[in-house]
Amino acid sequence: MESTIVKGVSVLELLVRNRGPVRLSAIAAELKLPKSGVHRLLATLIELGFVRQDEDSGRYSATLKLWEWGQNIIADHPAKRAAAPYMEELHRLTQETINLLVLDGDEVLFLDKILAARPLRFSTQPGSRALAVMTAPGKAMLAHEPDAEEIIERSIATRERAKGLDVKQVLADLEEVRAKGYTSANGSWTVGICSYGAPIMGRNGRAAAAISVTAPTERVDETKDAQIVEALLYTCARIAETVGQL
Amino acid sequence: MESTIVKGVSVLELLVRNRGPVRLSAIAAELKLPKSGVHRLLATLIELGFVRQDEDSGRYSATLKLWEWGQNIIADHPAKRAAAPYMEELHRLTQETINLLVLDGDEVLFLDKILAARPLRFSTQPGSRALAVMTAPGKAMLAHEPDAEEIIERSIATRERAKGLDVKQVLADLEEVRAKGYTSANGSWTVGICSYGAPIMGRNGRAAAAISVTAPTERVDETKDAQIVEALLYTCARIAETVGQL
DNA sequence: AATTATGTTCTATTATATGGAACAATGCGG
DNA sequence: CCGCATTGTTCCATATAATAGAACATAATT
Repeated sequence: MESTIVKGVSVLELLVRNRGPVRLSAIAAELKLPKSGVHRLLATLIELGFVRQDEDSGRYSATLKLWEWGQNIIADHPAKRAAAPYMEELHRLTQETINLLVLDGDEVLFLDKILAARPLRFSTQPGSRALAVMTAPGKAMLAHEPDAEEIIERSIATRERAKGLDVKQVLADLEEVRAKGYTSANGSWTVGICSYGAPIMGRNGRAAAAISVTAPTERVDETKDAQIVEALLYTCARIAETVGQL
Repeated sequence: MESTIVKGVSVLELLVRNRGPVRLSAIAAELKLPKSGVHRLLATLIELGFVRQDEDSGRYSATLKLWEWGQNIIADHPAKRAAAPYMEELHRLTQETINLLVLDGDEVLFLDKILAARPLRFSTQPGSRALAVMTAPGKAMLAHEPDAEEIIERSIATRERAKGLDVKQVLADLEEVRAKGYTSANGSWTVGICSYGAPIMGRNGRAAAAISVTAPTERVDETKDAQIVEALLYTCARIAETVGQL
């Protein structure tokens, strides 16, 4: 294991997590590394362009270079490329907030979103994560994972936010996904918010990604509910065709 | 200089630049490093979560972790945070494509965009770069840089794309920015595209960022031209107030 | 079946990262 | 105004950790 790289990455991670510039001593203290070592690591990170040192205060912060690299990675992402145009269409049909997510272990990662004209109060940012079992789109993807049950049990056992969940209920939701192609949650994730999730199926029989539609509960009556479900399922099917062709 | 970190980063960079998975031998060949070393580097990058190895083909590719970190960095960016709501307003007023950019050396970096309903054919992606002297918003920022002339001359001398430019003409554009607060270009960057750029001034008398409005030439008559200029200048002034308060 | 290219593991050698201490520069408090 | 403390930076001998070559194994190609 290359320990130098691990240390360099941990310094960078600290700078990324912290909002605003950080002092060298603070970094050394937090990482329990000698000041001289941290200084050397920062010097190479500066030379590589990932870190900048404020001239006046001497404090260090991350540059936008990492963000640039990240944009390259996401631009190539097959699910995102395939989904973008159809997400627009789904947004026009429903006039609500649309999210694109992928499954990563027991979490969902938000890749992209289109905000409703009147946006939700707490909108999740692209790049953020949530527990898969707590979200409709997360369950939509888990429904096609072989080791879903294991993931559910581990989440409930180890994650504070999932403490109150019932394994049987979650498994029933997965069954709903397999039967009807989607699942919905009303207020269980955030109060007053109703959310729908459906998987974008890949060639291997597992979900390549998922789409969610979220709307304020009071804006959703029976007609709108049926409308959203139809549009969502149609959209996911279309995207799945496109993904398959890549 | 920590050579191990440099090598690790260069491996990661190769994976980020390359679209799709890469073979270990290809990496070793391109970077002129021994296979065993590259293998070790990749092993630690995998352990850190930045790289994944395809089970079937054995090839390596970058994960989304770098993108997640980048999202954290950009989310904190003061200019982007301050500009976002006003960019929406500017988009509503003009109905055209809006871009947010910052200056980095002799280049502009695209931070954010709002696409027009009928988008331009070649729209620049957030995270991409262009030569500052070739763009209206780039010149808008250079107009308030102390070493602008030096940057202009170097760009024209060393960059292929800037070969045909005339130093005097560019300096005149900068003067226009300082006098009128904006500059515009009709077809010089991309044929058939008309673009306007204005700086968002920071407290130190230099530009913290710039906003551009781009539209198809045939959609812009004299009335629309005046409309865009007024809305753009108003927007940049409002954003500058907000940035100053951070 | 033979051949080429692949990814992976091992090991001795050396170069390279290490961390303490000494230094300088800035800020803080009496 | 002058210590006192904390900051960032430089230096250097030591030992650790990265190095590169070779040997190996596995898969693809002829």
